[in-house]
Amino acid sequence: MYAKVIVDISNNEVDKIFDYYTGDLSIEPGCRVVVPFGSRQIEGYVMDIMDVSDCPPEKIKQIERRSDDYPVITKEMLSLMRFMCDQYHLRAIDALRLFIPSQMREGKVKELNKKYVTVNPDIDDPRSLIKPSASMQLNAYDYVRNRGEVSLSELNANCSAASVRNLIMRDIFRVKDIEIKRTPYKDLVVNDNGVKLTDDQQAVVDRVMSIDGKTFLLHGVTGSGKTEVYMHCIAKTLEKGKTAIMLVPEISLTPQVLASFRARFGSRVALLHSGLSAGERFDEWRRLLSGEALVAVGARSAIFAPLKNVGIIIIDEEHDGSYTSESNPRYVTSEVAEFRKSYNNCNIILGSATPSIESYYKAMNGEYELLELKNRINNRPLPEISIVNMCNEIYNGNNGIFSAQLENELYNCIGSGNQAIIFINRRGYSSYVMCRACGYVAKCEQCDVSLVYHKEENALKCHYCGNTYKMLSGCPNCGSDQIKRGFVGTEQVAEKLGEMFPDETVLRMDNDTTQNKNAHLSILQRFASKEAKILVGTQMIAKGHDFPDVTLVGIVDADMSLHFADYRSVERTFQLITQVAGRAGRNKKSGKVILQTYSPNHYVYKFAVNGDYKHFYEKECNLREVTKFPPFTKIVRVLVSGESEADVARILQGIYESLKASNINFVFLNYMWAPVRVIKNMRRAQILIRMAQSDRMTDIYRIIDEHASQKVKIFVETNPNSLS
DNA sequence: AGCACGCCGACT
DNA sequence: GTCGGCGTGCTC
Repeated sequence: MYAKVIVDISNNEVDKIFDYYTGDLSIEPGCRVVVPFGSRQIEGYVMDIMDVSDCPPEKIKQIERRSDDYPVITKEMLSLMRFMCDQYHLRAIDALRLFIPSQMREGKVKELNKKYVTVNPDIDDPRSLIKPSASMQLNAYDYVRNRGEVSLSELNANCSAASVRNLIMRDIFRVKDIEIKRTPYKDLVVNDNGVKLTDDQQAVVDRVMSIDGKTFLLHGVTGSGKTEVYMHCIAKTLEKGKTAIMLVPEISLTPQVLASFRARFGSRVALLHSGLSAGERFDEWRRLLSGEALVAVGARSAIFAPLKNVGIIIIDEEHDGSYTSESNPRYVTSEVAEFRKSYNNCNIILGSATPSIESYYKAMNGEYELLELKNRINNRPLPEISIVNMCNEIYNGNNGIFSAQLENELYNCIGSGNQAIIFINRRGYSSYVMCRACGYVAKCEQCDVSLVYHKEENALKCHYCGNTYKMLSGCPNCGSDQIKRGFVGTEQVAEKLGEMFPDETVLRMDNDTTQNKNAHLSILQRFASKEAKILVGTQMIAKGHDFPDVTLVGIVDADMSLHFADYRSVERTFQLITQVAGRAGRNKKSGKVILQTYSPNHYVYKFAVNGDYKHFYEKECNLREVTKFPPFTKIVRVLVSGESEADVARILQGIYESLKASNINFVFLNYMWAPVRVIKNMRRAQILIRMAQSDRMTDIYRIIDEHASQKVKIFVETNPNSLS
């Protein structure tokens, strides 16, 4: 027999099937194996077992051994791999690597038969056998008795290992190997924590559970209780004997969210997030694969949870950009979900207060079914949003960061003991530094972008490659000391607030203050505990957090995301405003939102102020149709990068000519240098394409393969999130 | 990706 | 003489 193997090397040259003899090993598709490859031994994955091979027999070698005693890739995942290779032009191994924990490939984690400790049930009163003075032993005894069954490693980590050993020796504790077993689907007690659904919520749950194989778009205003709907749908799915996948944006994957799922579903939920240690992550993955855990909760990559018999896939905040991976391997989470939906005949819920235009369009077309939650829980009103025209402020002589109105409201809010959130979607102190005399702008040496001034470090930073430079004392070009700083960032806003409220702690949350592992959580906790009354941050603060005492939200520069050269910038602005505004007045206290803008008449603000998603959608959708943008077309970007400008230009031009000569029906086709022409010393050029939504990518991928070269890297992206 | 093989410069 | 530079080509 021949095993068809994909080797664990990420390179185009070896992105193909290699045949090996199985020998007398029992090998099945999905197994991880070790094979001789050239002069070395490497790992590979078995795609198939066949009794024929087109390879000359003298070349074929034999599989060395299996790496694990169970297949690591399920049948479903093998066919998902093929789908992703076609859809995203991925190498097979790059898709496969998404499906298993990375630590496993490094050979760090293997353990799967754990030793478990229980109290010996044959002893009547085991506690009396332990001397009252042996406090460590009593401690260990209680630990086990309260939990019933504890893994030996957990027990040793929490109690004195010597005492545990002693108790095992005296047969007060029993140790057994528990092979990971399928959890029976029966006798599932669903703990609903006494939460009663509103009629609206119940109607949504009933509709979802009444049918299979459908994608629902759940449009629910902020605070309408979407999470409770998800929980009930998952519980009902488990009752049917099926499994569930729940995705949330990376940024809202906080310990509180994870804890609420644990509290509701106990050990049947596996949590997949970046904070887990290698061993923990492997264990969670393994519990899903073995069928012991039935619910996977995690960020984007949890869509690859190795569950069988999936009954529901929930994508919360479906409009969130983090569901499309930006770096390779690129994939679109909702498309992977659609694949798993077809495979399992299950349902998908896409939930959002501000659905993406693309998704809502599908709902309008009947591709998705629209479900709505129009009211907030307890009918709390949405916060009142006031627009402040910053042009008037300048006209009135106020050149500061805050308008008079926002400044007043800040003093009111803090003075009355409440809390405020200030949103500014730009980190650092100021966005660029420029010489007033000669117009010199400080730029990164490796990337074609302006540097951002960071006051705390008194340095200039490149936000693309992370390089740091000394702050200018004068202009390196003309020597003038008239250095001007550009747009305001979080650092500067926090500094200003510190001056306004010298007795208050001002917290800042952005990429720079959340580098440490627990920084994220600790900032939120300090704010929740009211240690600080003011929180300044980027979009990081916009999601999901519930702070009952926040009565004021200030949006310093709402236009920031509006004027990007990107067809989605208006949509993104609407989403950000709605989300940030939703942070105010979560409790009994009413909330106020001050939105500062230089374009107060832009339609996005009118709709955002009224919380009028539907009319915003209609307006935006019409615009997209007229201007031929998604969802009416598909945008494809081919990015070529390499060290040599000449090579990049030559290859890009070649691809362009081939595309032009092909019979693909382009709405638009052009080539140009990328807006950021150099990143990390790599020259970058791109081809932009707009074509019919329904056209396949096959021809484009084929043309690109024909122009492949060692000298450059070529990326293809559909509907990219950013065009830098 | 790695690793072998192979064909030219400057060192014990 | 031979150690080692990295260009080219192959891996079932």
